[in-house]
Amino acid sequence: MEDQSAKKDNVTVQDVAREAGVSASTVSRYLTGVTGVSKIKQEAISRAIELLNFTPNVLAQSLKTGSTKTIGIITQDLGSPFFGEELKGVEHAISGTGYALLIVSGHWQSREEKDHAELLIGRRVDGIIIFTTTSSDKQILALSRQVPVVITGRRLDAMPRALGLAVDNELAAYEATRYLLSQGHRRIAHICGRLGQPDAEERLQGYKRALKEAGITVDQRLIASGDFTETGGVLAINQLLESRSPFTAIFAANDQSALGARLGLYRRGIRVPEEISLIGFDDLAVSNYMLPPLTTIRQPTFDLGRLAGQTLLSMLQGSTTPVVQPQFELVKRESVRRI
Amino acid sequence: MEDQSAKKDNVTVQDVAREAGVSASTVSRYLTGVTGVSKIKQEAISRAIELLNFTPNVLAQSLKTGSTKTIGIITQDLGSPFFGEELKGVEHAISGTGYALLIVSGHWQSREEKDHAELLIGRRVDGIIIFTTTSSDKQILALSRQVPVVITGRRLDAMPRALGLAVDNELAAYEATRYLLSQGHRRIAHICGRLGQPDAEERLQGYKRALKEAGITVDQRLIASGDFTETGGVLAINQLLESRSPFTAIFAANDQSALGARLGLYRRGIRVPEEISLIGFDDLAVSNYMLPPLTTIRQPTFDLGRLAGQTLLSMLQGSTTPVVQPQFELVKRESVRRI
DNA sequence: TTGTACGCGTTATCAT
DNA sequence: ATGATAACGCGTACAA
Repeated sequence: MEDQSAKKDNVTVQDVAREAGVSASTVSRYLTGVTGVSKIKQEAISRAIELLNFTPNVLAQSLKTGSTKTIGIITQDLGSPFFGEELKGVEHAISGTGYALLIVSGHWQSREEKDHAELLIGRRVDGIIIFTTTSSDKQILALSRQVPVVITGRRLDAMPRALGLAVDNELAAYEATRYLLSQGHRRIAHICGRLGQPDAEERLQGYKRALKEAGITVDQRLIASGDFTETGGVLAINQLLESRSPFTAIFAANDQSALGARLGLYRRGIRVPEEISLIGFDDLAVSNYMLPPLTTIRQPTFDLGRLAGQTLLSMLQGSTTPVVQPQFELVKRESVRRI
Repeated sequence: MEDQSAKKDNVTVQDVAREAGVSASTVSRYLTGVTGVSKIKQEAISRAIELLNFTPNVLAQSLKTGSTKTIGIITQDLGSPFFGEELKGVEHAISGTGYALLIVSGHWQSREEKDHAELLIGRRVDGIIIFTTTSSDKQILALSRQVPVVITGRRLDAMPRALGLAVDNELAAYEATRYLLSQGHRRIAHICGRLGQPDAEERLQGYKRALKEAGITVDQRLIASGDFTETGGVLAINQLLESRSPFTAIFAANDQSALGARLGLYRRGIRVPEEISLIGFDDLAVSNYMLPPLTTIRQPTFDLGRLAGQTLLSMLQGSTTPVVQPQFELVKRESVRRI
C-alpha cells in the first residue's frame, strides 16, 4: 500500500512550513488553492510535502470549515442486494468529489434508525441519504432541519432541505397486475411486502385497483403476507396453498419474495410458468439468473442511488436543479405464460 | 427522527458550562466520565445538556484525543452478496461500541484500493478492515505500519499490527473435488475465480491436487476462466462446451459463478443434476434458493466479518487474544448426484 | 504576495 | 472537586 519513507504521521502544516522556509498560512493557502502563492514557494512547499509525506488532517480542516466532506447513509440491511445496488449508485455519484460515506443500518427498526441518524448528526455529516426509511414524513422533515436529507423508496418534496426519490409504486404494481391480466390470468395472488412501509402498501393498492378495474373481486385468501425477504416468500406459498383458493399467477412485492416463492413452488413440484406464472418487482441482478429468468418490474436501483447522491451533492452546494423522479419498466422474461 | 426543540447545533461545552454555572472543564469531565464531579453539579450539567440539546462535537474530540472512533472498510464491490454479508458481520461486532464505519471500495483495482486506503488514513481512521485485498502481503504490511489492519480472504499473521483471516481455500477446494469424486465423477470441470487473487489460485490448486491423487490427469480444456461473477459463470459454460471435452460435474470457484453456470446450462437445455452435477463455494444466502438448491462449500461469511471486527477492536485496545482461523464446511444439497 | 494572530470545540495539565 | 490555561492542526481576517 505504501512505499518507502518511515512516516511518523505527526507531520503538520507547521513542519511543512519550516521545511519549505515559509509560514504555515502560506502552506495552508497552497493547500486550499487560494489565490496568491508565488511559483517559487509553491515548488518549495510541494517538495517539502513530498519529503515529509504530509497528509492534511481532515479532522482539523473539518473543525475549522464546518464541513466534514462526509455523507451519512442509512440502509436497512447491509446484506440486501437491493440496497447494495443503491449503495453502488451513491458511490458512483460521489466518486472523485472527496466525499466519503459513513454507513449505518436501521434493520427495519424505527428506533434504531433514529439512533443511528443521531450518531451521524453527532459526527457532523454534511448530509444524509436514507434507503427506504421506516420513519414518517414528519420525522424526516424534522431531521432535515438539522441536515439535508434525501430518501429513496418514497416520494417527498421539501426542497431544498429534503427530497424523496421513488418510482410510482402504485402504478407499477397496477401495470404488473395488468400484464398478468392481459395474459389471460384471472385468479392472481399477491405476496405482500413489509406492510406498514408505504411502498409495500402502494404495491398492494395497485394490485387491487387493477383487479377491480377488470371486474374481479379481490379475494383476501389470495393475499399472502410477506416481508420483502426470500424466507417470507416461501412462507407465503404455504399460506397461499393452504387457503385452498386456486390461482394461476403470483405478483410478488419484490424479487426476493419471488425467489422464495419460486423455491416454495419447486418444493411442491409446481412448475413455473407452466402451472403458475410469477412476476416480481425490482429486477435484481440475480433475477435474470433465476430459473426461469424472472419477469419483473424494473426499478433503476443503481440510478436511484446515483440520483440520490447527485441530488444531495447539489443541495450541499446550494444549487437547486429540479429533479425528475425515476421511472419503472416492465421486463418480460420467462416466468409468465399466456393461458 | 427528531422531536421538539429548535436546536441551533452551535451549542458547545461553553454554553452548557454557562447554563449550568460551572466551568467548561467540569462539563468535559462529566462527559468523559472521569472521576470527580459532585452530585449537585452533575445534575445541573445534565439538565443544561437536556435543555440546550447539546451533542459533543466528535471532530473536536477526535482532534484532541487522536482517536476518531472510526473503522475504515475497504470492500471490492459494495453490491456483492458475499461482501455484504461480511459487512453485516463487522457491523454486528462493533454495534454498541460507538465506532462507526467509513466504507470505500477498490473495485478489484489495486490502484483504487491504494488510493482509498490513503483516503481512510487521511481521515485518521483508527483501523482498517479489507475484504479480499488485491494487494500483496508486503503492501499490507507497509500499510499496517500506519494503522492496524485486518484482512479477510487470505491468511496472514503479523500481530499486533496486521492479521489475515480466511478458511483454508486449498483444502476446501480439495474436499469439494473429492466429494465429486466420491459420487463417481471422473471428468470434473472447474470454473476459476479471479486468477491472480490468492484465494482463486488456491482453489484451483486444491482441485488439481484432488484429481492427481485420484490418478486423474488434469485436462486443461476442463479449466475455464472466470472472475467470481455470474456473467463469468455463463461465459465459462460456453468455453467448456466449446472445448468438446466431456464432463459430468463442475466445481465453481464461488457461488456466483455457479449461479451463472446454472443459467448457461439451462439455456442449452442441460439438466442439473441429472446431466451435470454442480458444486459451488461460499454458500451465499441465495444459493439455498437456486434450483436445485446448490451443494457448496460453506464459508462462515458473517462470522468472518464479525471476527475481523472483533479482532480489530481488540488490537485497538492493545489486547492480544489469539485468534482461531475460520473453518469451512461442505453443505450437501441437491445439485450433485451420484453416477 | 506573505506573515501574525486568533478561533474552531474539545480534552489534559496544572494549580487551587 | 474545580477552574484557568494550553494545545490538538488547520483556515482566515487582518496587517504589512
